[in-house]
Order: sequence, then C-alpha cells, then structure tokens
Amino acid sequence: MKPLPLEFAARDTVEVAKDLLGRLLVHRRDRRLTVGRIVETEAYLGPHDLACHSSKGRTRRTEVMFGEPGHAYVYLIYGMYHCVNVVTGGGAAVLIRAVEPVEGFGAGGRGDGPGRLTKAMGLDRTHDGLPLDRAPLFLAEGAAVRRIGSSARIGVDYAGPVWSRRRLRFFDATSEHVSR
DNA sequence: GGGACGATGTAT
DNA sequence: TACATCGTCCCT
Repeated sequence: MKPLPLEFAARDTVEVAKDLLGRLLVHRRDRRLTVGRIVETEAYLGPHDLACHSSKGRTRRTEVMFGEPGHAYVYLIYGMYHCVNVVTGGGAAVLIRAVEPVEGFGAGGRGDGPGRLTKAMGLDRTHDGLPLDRAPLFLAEGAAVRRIGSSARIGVDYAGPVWSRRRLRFFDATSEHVSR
C-alpha cells in the first residue's frame, strides 16, 4: 500500500475534500494495519470560514492548520471524541466524517461518524501534526467514487446563516457507511 | 483561576 | 431530547 504524496493536499480545499472520497486512511500501530475507505468529508475553508476553527485566530491548537499541507489536524470534541482532518494549508482543512471498514476494525468497530472512526482506528491527539505520507498514519489510493453527493455541513449552526448553509459536505452517495 | 462552549454519540 | 465530559480560549 503506497502512501499519497503530501502534494495531494496542496490544492483547493473543496477539491481535496471531494478527491479524498474513495481514498484509504491507513493507521499502522505495531505490526497491525487499520484501514478505512473514506466515504464522507467536510471542507473547512480557512480563517474567513466562520465554521472553521482557524477563524477564531491562530492559536496553539489551530497552528497545524496554518502549516504544511498533507499533515493531520486532530482535536478532541465534547471531551470524548477525536476528529481527524487533512490540512490543506492557510488555515484550511478537510474533516474526515466517515469511513467504510476495510481492514483491522474489531468486531462492532464502526466508521460512520467522526468520533466513531477515530475510536475504531485508534486515533487521538498523539497523531496531531503528523505527516500523512508515511507510517504510522497515511493516505493511500482507493477505489474511485461513482456518485458524489453534497449537503450543508453538520453541526455548524453557530457559524451563522451563510457559512452554516454552504454545501461543503461531500459523500459517496452509494455507500452504506455515511453518517446520519 | 474560572467559566462557557463545542466540526458527537448513545441511551431514553 | 437529555447528557456525558474536558481541552481550548478568553476573561478577570
């Protein structure tokens, strides 16, 4: 399984969000692989996007979003769940909201939901800032997506009418593993 | 040093 | 539809 180069993420954030659909997210810990096929993403466009963490300023937490594209931005939400993002640079990133289990998910391990997929794949803040083109955490080629659906992003009403309504959520319309 | 607030998930 | 649970950020 060959990692995608960092340049994969050095493009327009919406393009990266769509292109990530169908790709594989791979976590190698010890000798074991956990692999998920990405089926749902959300684009967070940068400091001007009021739903994006970087819109609250450049802080220690959001610093990685201003760094090199292709790195992971992982944060804790609601004190219980971790969320993984692919940094595209300039304060922007793509949240991975759902994956379809491919390999290494234990019995009952699910990938449909940002908190679920990180739990099932064993991802947490120790992965924050890691480059996504090498072990332990990387992106790889996958099966192309036939039909891409889109909608408003989930849970961002606080960002106001304009930014909460923009259709920046993308998903594999044929997948059974998209979150609800 | 304190308090408000989530890019969620699960159970009721 | 309630609520668990805690890091981050901002205020004092």
